[in-house]
Amino acid sequence: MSHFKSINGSLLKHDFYPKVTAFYFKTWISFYMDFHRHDDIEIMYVLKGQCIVKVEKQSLLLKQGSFILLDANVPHKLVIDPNKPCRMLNIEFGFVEKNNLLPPLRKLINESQNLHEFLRFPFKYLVLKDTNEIYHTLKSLVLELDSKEEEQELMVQLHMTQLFVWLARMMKNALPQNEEANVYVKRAIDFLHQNYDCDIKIKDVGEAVNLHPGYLHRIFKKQMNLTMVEYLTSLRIEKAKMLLSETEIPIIDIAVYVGMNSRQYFSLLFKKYTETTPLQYRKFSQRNVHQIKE
DNA sequence: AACAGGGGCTGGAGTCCCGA
DNA sequence: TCGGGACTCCAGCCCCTGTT
Repeated sequence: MSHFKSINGSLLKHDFYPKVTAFYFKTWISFYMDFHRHDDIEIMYVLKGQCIVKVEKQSLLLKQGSFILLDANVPHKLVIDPNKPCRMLNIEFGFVEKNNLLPPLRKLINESQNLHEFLRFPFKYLVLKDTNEIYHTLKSLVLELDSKEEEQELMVQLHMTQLFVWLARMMKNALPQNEEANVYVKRAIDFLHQNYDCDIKIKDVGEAVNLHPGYLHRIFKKQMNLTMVEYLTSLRIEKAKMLLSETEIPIIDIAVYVGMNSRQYFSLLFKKYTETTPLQYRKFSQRNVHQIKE
């Protein structure tokens, strides 16, 4: 196995594939760690609590949902406040040169400008705040690494590829620390898109993004120029329009499909947003489809 | 249609933290 | 120490929704 001293070293010149060398969950309570370095690249992801990672002369505070990507051979140490335990997911990986199931990183960059820029970007460490994509990918990765399934190696390569794409996207969209509010708003939007069919309360969204609902409501409106309820309603109306034009589902059921339990209220809002009733919308859109087919 | 209760929205006050 | 930003909490008004 050949590890590289930096993530942006020779990856673009030869055929290399990521290989995970260590992965573990650990709750750090009270302990002492010296500065150290290793040949592997490391991701330290904070699941709960907080910690400080010292890199060179920098002290980097990592809170729940944030993580650090440390390049190989960068001296670092972990500092835990005795009163504030920290649960963390650690993954270490390097790169190997061998025939593999998937194209090498060098070829994948042809498909992604973000990935290309990420692998060329010179950094010793990156601190990023996750919007859940990284955690889901890391969790899938470690569960697969623990499995004994036949396709384990293929799945691990897929998850690692996915991880690199997410990291590349996040680095591109990396926000200054004082704009963390944007991350909360994005999480709230993700939550709305995943739960629009349920009876969502602002309180639920607040709990989902770990923020006081009143404050979340405020920053959401400030950034999006509309309230969470307005956003959710327009999302539901768009879904309803799609179901009306593309399916034969009864209108009363569509109201339930998009999370509105009241048919009357659904029709009222639909007319408010589209200036037509659900029935008229279905007739109009399906007539257009038939005309196109003829 | 009227009504009541629950939840959304908003302004303001207060706390905490950080940097100048 | 002070000011500003981030965040919480609360009160009051308004709208939505289910019931009668």
